[in-house]
Parts: sequence; C-alpha cells; structure tokens
Amino acid sequence: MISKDSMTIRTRFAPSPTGLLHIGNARAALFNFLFTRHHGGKFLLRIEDTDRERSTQEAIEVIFAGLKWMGITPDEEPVFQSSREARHREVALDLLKKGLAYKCFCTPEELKEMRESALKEGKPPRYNGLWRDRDPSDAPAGAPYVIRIKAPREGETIITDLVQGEVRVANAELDDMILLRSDGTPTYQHAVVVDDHDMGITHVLRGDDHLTNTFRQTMIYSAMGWDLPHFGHLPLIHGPDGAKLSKRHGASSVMEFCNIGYLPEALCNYLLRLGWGHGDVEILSREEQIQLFDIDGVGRSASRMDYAKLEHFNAVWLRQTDNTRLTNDVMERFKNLKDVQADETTRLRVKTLMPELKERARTLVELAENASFLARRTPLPFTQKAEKILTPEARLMLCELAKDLADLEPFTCEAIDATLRQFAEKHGYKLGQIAQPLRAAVTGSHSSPGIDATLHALGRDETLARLGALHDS
RNA sequence: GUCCCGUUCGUCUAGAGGCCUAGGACACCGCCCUCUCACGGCGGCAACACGGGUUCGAAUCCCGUACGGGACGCCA
Repeated sequence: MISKDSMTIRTRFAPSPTGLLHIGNARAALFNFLFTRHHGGKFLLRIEDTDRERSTQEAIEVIFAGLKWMGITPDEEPVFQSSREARHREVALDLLKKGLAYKCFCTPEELKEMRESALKEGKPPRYNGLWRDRDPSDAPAGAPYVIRIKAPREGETIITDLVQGEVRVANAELDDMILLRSDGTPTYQHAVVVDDHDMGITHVLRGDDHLTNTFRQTMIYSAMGWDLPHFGHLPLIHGPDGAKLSKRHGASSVMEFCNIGYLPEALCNYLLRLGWGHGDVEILSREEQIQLFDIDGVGRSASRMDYAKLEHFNAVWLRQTDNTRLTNDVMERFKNLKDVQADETTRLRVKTLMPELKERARTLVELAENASFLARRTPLPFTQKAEKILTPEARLMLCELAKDLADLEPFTCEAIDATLRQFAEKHGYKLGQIAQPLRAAVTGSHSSPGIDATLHALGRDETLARLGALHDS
C-alpha cells in the first residue's frame, strides 16, 4: 500500500494527558509504532496538553510509563503542544490576513440559540456563518471575538482513508469552525493540524472517532496550501457488551493491566490481534509483528474486548517468559501477600519451581498466589480441601513416608519419584493415595505442580519440617 | 435531528466471484493423558444481519432496510 521508495514515513501518537493511558489509545500507539517500524520511519510522541486545567505532570508521567511498559519508544523528543501556542496563533492570524478566516463576535449564548433553532428545523446544529461576510466594525467596540475559518460551501470533500477507503462529505455539511478562541488560545482541531504539519507527519493513524473531524481539518490544510498527510482511522474498541469501554468493564487503562498481572507482551499481542489479522497466526513476537504489520491488515469494524482471550494470550506468553524475570516479578508481588517471607531462600525455591509453576498460571497475580506456599513458614495455613485430605490415616502414612525421605540423597526429582513409587508399592497404595496427602501437607492446598518437583523445590529439610509440623496441628 | 462509518460462530478473526458442505483461535461441552491442578492431544457445539439485484456462479460486487457505532463544543 505504501510504496517503498516514498519519502521517510513519520507518524505520531498524540494523547492528551487526562490521567490514564486508555486501552484504545494504547492500541493506536502500538499500531503507529509497528507501522513505522515496518516501513522504517520515525515515530513521534506529542503530548496534547493545551487543556491546562486537566493536564498535570503526573498524568504525563502515566503516559510515559505506559508506553515504556509496552516497549513503545518515540524516536525523537516528545513535543508538548502547549509550548507551540505562539505558532498556532501565527497560522490563524495568517489565515485572517489572507481573508481565509474571519473574526466572529457571536456570544456563546447566541451560538447555543443558533444550534437549537437549527436542530428544531431538522438541520444539523451548525454555526450559520453570521460574521463571515459582515464588517467587523459592526461589532461593539472591544467585544471579544474568535477567529473562524471560511469553510467551502459548495462541492464535496473526499478523503481516501487508509483503513476506511474513500469517504466523502458534502461541504455544505461543514461549518466555519473556530481556530482561535476569544482568549487567543488555539482549538484542538487547529493545533493538531499545525503541529502535524510542522512535525512533518506523513501518516496520521488515529481512532475512528476522528474520522469526521478530518473533514474539518482538511480545510486548514488547503487554506494554508499544505500537503495533506495520509489518514488511517482505526476502528474503536468496545466493552464485551458492545458499549463504549468503561470502568464498568474492568481494567481499561494500561497500568491497570500491569497491576492485575498481565505481561506487556501479552497485552500488546492481544491488542494487535484486536482489529488486525494476518491469516491464522495469533501469537507473534515483536519482531514478527513489525515484519508482518501493515495498514491493509487492519479491519474496518469496531471490536469488543474479550478478557478471556486476553487471559489466554497472557498464559501463552507467561510460559514463554524467562524464569528469572518471572521470579523477580513474583517476589515483588509477594509484598502484597500476608504471612510470606520474600527472602533469598524463598527466591531460590520459586526459581527452582518456576518451570512448573508457569505452566499453571494465567496471570502474574495467579502465579504469585500459586507460588506463595514456597514463601510460607510452618505452621502452614491449610485450605478446607487440604484438611479433608489429611485424615488421621493419611497423617500416619506420611509419618512413615517421612522416614524414607529423611535419608534420601541426593534429593532430586527422580530420586523423590522413585522413593514415592517404592513406598506406594511396598504398602499397597496407588501413587495418588500418597501424593495427595503429601501435597496437602507441604503446600497446604490440594493442587500444586508435580509432587516430586514440589518437594525438590522445597528441599529435604523444609519438606521434613513441614511433615513434622503435622504432628503439632 | 443531520452527516459519516460498520455488520462472517457468544467473542477475535480467515475469506479479495468458483478452492466454502465457510477455516483458525478464545470460551463452552465430551474423551484421552495423569499423583492434584494445569499443559498437551482428539472430538463436539456454533456464523456469512435481512431483502432485492448483477452473474453460469456471491460471504465476496451494487442498491435498499434493519441494527450497532461515531461525529456534530470558544473539550481533546
């Protein structure tokens, strides 16, 4: 779709710092990033902090942290829109001087009335161009005014969208939008265009909610005689019920996903698959994503968030993740659990059992919970099911078994397994009849990784200590 | 209200006129593996929104309807 020999591609991600990095925005960032990497261009970040009321340093940090977590890094220093106000004004004034924009003295009340009466007549609620051809001297002296662009009134505007295809709108549908507010600050629509142009953006990939805005924005480009960038409007993400994604649907901000135990690789992979497809492949490394991603694979309809599938992606990525990294994460998460000791002994145990542990967890939170028995000290807390398994007979049997385990050397998985099987055979048990009580005794629960690996990770001393503690309970 | 966009299993998707008795994945249900829990393997359930065209032939092209979403701010 994009010719290889075209000029260097420049894209941008332009979030407004409102306190969180929304999942929809995160996906837009991902798509821009992958698209740019695929074509070998530059990916930029622009913070749209023109709304001083809502923009805080903290909110900006959230964006940086979120992008970093996802492994998305801009190729140039971030641009802060607030620092470019003078330039936005310059462009608006330039347009005014050329007669392509004009001063409008309407008050907010007048505008509201205008919209309401238009609506009543079944017409779109637009500005009627009252001051378009009127002499500014008609206005009361010193009255505040905004600067509006003179929108074309006939013909139609056509956009060839990279995702949605050709989209056309009659110019009569457009009105003279505001460039500069009465306090002299630029509106969003104006600032975006000026910034995208000045930053040399060649491809604007953003949410579908901006599609109709694009027609307004093109007015500025053509008034200034600037080349239009390519536009690609990405379909939106909805909640599982098809409605707009909200807090009601659970996590919707990037860092929330981090907190509840998702790997950035999994989230990115899932987000990519949501709205983009490449045959039947689903699990893709970042390298593969860059290699395969292109705009023509992006779908055109909105998609729903499916948390179950995200969890599956996470489980798959979890199994592929390095044991040391997972161990570190689990040790971190232990800090949120009660009655656990996150010391070096524990770390060693967790690391030893990690290959088995990570097969059984879908999130990092679950992983930490499943590993928590390794960090507990006697007396262990027992679940109801574990208590039920530990019948008096079972306890007696474990007491016998402890003797066999006591001088087992080396205390390896193979040796443990062999000992258990021999013990079972000697006493006429099935393996399950001894493995389950044993599991309950050393983990406090009814499920864990294989019993041999579990005992091995605990070590002989701890295993015997836990079996011994049984007598006291 | 006006304009714009969309519509394949419950969900994400494959599908670019014959390869489609529509493929994959998640979820769900069975079975197998098995010391528990998982992993894995095998199988099952399940979709082209509807109505008209065009064509020898349509999930694929065109038109309409319905439904869903978005936009219409001196918010971004």
